[in-house]
Amino acid sequence: MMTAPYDPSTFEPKWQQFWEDNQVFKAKLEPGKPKYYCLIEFPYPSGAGLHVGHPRSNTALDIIARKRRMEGHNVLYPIGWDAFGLPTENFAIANHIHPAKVTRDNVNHFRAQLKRLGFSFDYSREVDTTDPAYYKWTQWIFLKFYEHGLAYKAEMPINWCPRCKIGLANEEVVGGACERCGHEVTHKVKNQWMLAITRYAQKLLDGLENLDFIEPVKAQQRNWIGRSEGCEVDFQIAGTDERLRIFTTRADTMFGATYMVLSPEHPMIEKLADRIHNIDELRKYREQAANKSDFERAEMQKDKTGVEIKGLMAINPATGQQIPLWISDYILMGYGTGAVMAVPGHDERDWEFARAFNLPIVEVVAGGDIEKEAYTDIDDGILVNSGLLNGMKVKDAQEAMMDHLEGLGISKRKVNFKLRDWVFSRQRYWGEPIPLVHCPDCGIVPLKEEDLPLLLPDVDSYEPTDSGESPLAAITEWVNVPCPTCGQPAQRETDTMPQWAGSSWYFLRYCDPHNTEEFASKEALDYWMPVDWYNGGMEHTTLHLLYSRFWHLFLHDLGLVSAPEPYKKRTSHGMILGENGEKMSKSRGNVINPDVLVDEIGADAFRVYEMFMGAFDQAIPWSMAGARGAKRFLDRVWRLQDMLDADNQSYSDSLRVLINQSIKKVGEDFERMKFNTAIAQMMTMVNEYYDKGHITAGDFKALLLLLSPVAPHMCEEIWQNQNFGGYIHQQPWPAFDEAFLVDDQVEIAVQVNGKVRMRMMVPSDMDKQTGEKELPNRPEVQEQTAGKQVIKCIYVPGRLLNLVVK
RNA sequence: GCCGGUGUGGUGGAAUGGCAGACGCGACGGACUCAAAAUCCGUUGGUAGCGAUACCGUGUCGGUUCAAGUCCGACCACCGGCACCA
Repeated sequence: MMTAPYDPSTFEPKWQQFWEDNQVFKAKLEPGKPKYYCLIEFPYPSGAGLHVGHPRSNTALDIIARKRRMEGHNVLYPIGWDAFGLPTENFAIANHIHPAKVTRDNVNHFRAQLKRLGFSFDYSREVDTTDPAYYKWTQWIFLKFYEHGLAYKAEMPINWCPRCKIGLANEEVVGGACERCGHEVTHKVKNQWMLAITRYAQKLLDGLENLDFIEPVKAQQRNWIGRSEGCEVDFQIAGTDERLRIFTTRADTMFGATYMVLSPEHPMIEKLADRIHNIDELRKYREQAANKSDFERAEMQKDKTGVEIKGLMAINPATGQQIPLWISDYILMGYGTGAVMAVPGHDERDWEFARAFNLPIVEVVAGGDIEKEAYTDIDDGILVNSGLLNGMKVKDAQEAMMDHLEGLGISKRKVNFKLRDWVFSRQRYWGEPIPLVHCPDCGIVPLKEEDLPLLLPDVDSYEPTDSGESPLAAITEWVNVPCPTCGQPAQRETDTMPQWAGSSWYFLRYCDPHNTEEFASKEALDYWMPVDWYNGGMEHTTLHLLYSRFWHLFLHDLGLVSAPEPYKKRTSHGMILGENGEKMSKSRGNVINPDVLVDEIGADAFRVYEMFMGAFDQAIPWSMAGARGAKRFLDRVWRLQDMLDADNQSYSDSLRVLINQSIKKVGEDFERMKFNTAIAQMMTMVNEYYDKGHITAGDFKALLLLLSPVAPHMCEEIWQNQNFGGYIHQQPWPAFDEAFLVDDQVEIAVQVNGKVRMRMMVPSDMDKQTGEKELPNRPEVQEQTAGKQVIKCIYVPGRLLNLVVK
C-alpha cells in the first residue's frame, strides 16, 4: 500500500502536543545522571515577532539537545524573555499602552511562533526579566555589588537632545543627530551609577585561557579588555610644583617626546587657569569637544584639531628640555591618565599632529625617514639621539628607561586596561528600579531584602522628564519614602537599570526558576552549572558575554555560585540576510516570517533548510527556492517508506560502509556545528537508497535516527507508522562500527609532476612504503611515465600517487 | 585608523597541504501524462575539439612545496564592530 503523501501539517502539531502532554523535555534534577546544559541567548520579544534569524541558533542547539538526550544525558534546554528595553518603552509611549501589556502580548506571540517550530525547550522554566519575581533577584544582586563597593556614582556624559530635552541612548543618535527630531545631539554631564567591571579585568582575561570559546570571541574579548604594560611618568610643569602624569608603553622613545597633549577636560587646565594666557580659547575648544562622541573624536582620518596651552611648558625628564603643551579632542579623559607625551618621529598620530601644527619631529630610532612619515616598525630598531640609551636595542632601552625613571622617583611600572567601568543607570521607565534610598542623614541606604522587589510604579507617562531625570522622578508619592534606617523623610533613587542587567544572570535562574527564597538553590546550581554550550551572536561578544561573565565571577567570589566561569563553551551563528543579500529589516522590506514557512513547507523542512543553507557561523542570504529544496529532501525520505523491506542487514558491503561512515560523519559534524555537511551526508544516503530501489528497515532506521534531531516531527511519525517500537526520541544515538568504515579497495589519483593523469583501484590498507615501492611498477602507471626517468615517488595512502619525472 | 570576518561555477556552498566544485538551488534534455504540476533518470566551471582528450581556473601579485583554495609575504575589495589602546 502506498504511503500517504508527505503533509507535515497533518502531524507536526500532533507531535508538538504529544511532547508537551508527556513533558518529554522537562528537565529534572537527577543526581547521578550526567547533565547537559544547552543555552541560547534568550530573545528580546519585539513587536515585529520572530524572524527567520532567531531559529538558526535555536535549531542548532535543539539538535545538540536532542542528540544529548539520545546519548543518555539529562538535558536542560530553557527559554525565556529579555523583555526590558527601549523599543517596548517607545511603543508604549507612542500607543499609550502599558509596557507590561506590550511585553505580555509580544511574549505570547513569540512563544506561539517558537512552539510551531518544535524546539525541545523546557517551557516550564520560562523566565521573564520584567517579572517582579525575577527582577527581585536582579535588584538583590545589584545590592551585593553595592555592599561590596563595586557599584558607585560618577559624573558621566550622556547624549542630550536640547530640543526634545531628553537623554538619548546611543541607538537613538543617528549621525550625531537626535533620531526623533534631527537636532544635533550634545553631551550633558550626569551623576550615574557605575559598576566596577575594571576590577575584574585581569580575572576576565585570565579566565579565557581555559574556556572552550571559539577563537574570534576570545580575541575580541581580549582586545576589548586591552591589557597593556608600561609605566606612568610624571612630567614637571616648568616654574610650578605641578606634575603632569602620563601613561606610556614606549618609555624607550622618551627622548623623542617633543610636546604633550592633554584631553580638553584635563583638570590641570582649570587648576592652572590663571597662568594660562589663552584660557578662554581652551574652554571654548572643550565645549566643542563635549558635543562630539568619543568615536567622532577618535576618527583617524579627520583633520587634527588642537589648541596650544599658552603660558605653560613641561619638562621632558629624559632631555631636560622644555616642551609645549597642547589640548586635543583625540585624547580622552577615560583612558590612561588623559594626557600623553607625543613622540612624532615614531607615532603616526603624533606625526600628523606635529606636521599640522609645525612642532619639532626628532628621530630616536634609526632606520626610517621621519621627514616623510612616522617610523613605527621599530621593535628591532637601535636608539639614536637618546643620551644614555644610544646604541641600545628598543626592547632593552625600554627596560633601561623604566628602571632609570623609577630610580629618579618619577615613574612607576603600570598595567593599563582599555576596559572601562560600566555605566549602569538609565533615565528610563522600562527597567529594574535601583533599590536605593537617598537619606539626608544616612546618605545612600539600600533597601532591605524583605522589601524587594521594589516594584515599578504605575505611571501615566513613560516619557523621560525634560530635566533629564527618569520618569520615575515625577511620581512624588513613589519617590518620597521614609529612610529604611532612620525613618526620616528620604527619596528613592529614580534611575533604572540597563537592559543588560537581567541578561547578566538569567542562566542561573533557569536552574531553579520558581525559587522564592533564593535566586536559585545551591543544589540546583551545583547540578546544572556551568552552561555546557552557549551559542549566540558575535555582536554580544564584548557586552553581554563579558558582562555576564563579570556578574558570575563576582557571585563566585561571594561563594554564591560554585563554578568559577558560567560558560564552558561558546559558539556563534552568522546572520541570516534577506533574499537581496542585505540585512533583514522592516525598512528594507525583506523580512521573512517563519510562520509563512511553517505553513508552506512545515517546521521540519524549515529547520533542515536553516541548517543546510550554508556555514553556520557565516552570514547567508535567504533563498525561498532553497527552502523548498529542503522540503523536497524530506519528501524523498518520506517516500522511502514505499521501498521498505523488513530485513535489517544492509544489501551490500558498500552500503554498509556508507551507513557507518555517515553515522560517524553526521555525529561529528553536529558537534563541530557543520550542520550543512551533516545534512549533505544524509542526502547522499537517501540518493544511494533510491539508486538501490529498495532498502532494509535497519538502513532506514539508521537514517531516521541521524535525521531526528533536525526533523523531529517527521522522524517520530515514520517511526510510529512503521511500528519500529517506542518513540524515536527514546532511542539511543546510533553507533558506528570501526570495522566497516572503509571498503577493501579504494580509488586513488595518479599524478605525474602534480597533474592528474589517471585513476586506479588499490587495496585500502596499503601503506605508504608498500605503495611507493609497488605502485610505480604497475603497467598502467608505467605507461604514464614511459620514456621518462622517475626521480621521486610519493604515495598518500588511499588518496594519490604522485610521480616526479624528468 | 584599529579589531574581527569574508572573497571558490549561473547561484548557496564543499574540500585533515593530496583528485577543486561534495550536497543543494537554478537551467537544459529525457521518461511518465491528453496536457500540466508533482515525481523519476540524465547533463551542467571555462575555452578548443565530433571525440578520446588538452589547456586554463578558488580576489591580485610574489614565495615555500613533489603537491597550495588551504601555508608565508605584500596588496585589493566587501561585510561587521569600535571606546584613537597613547
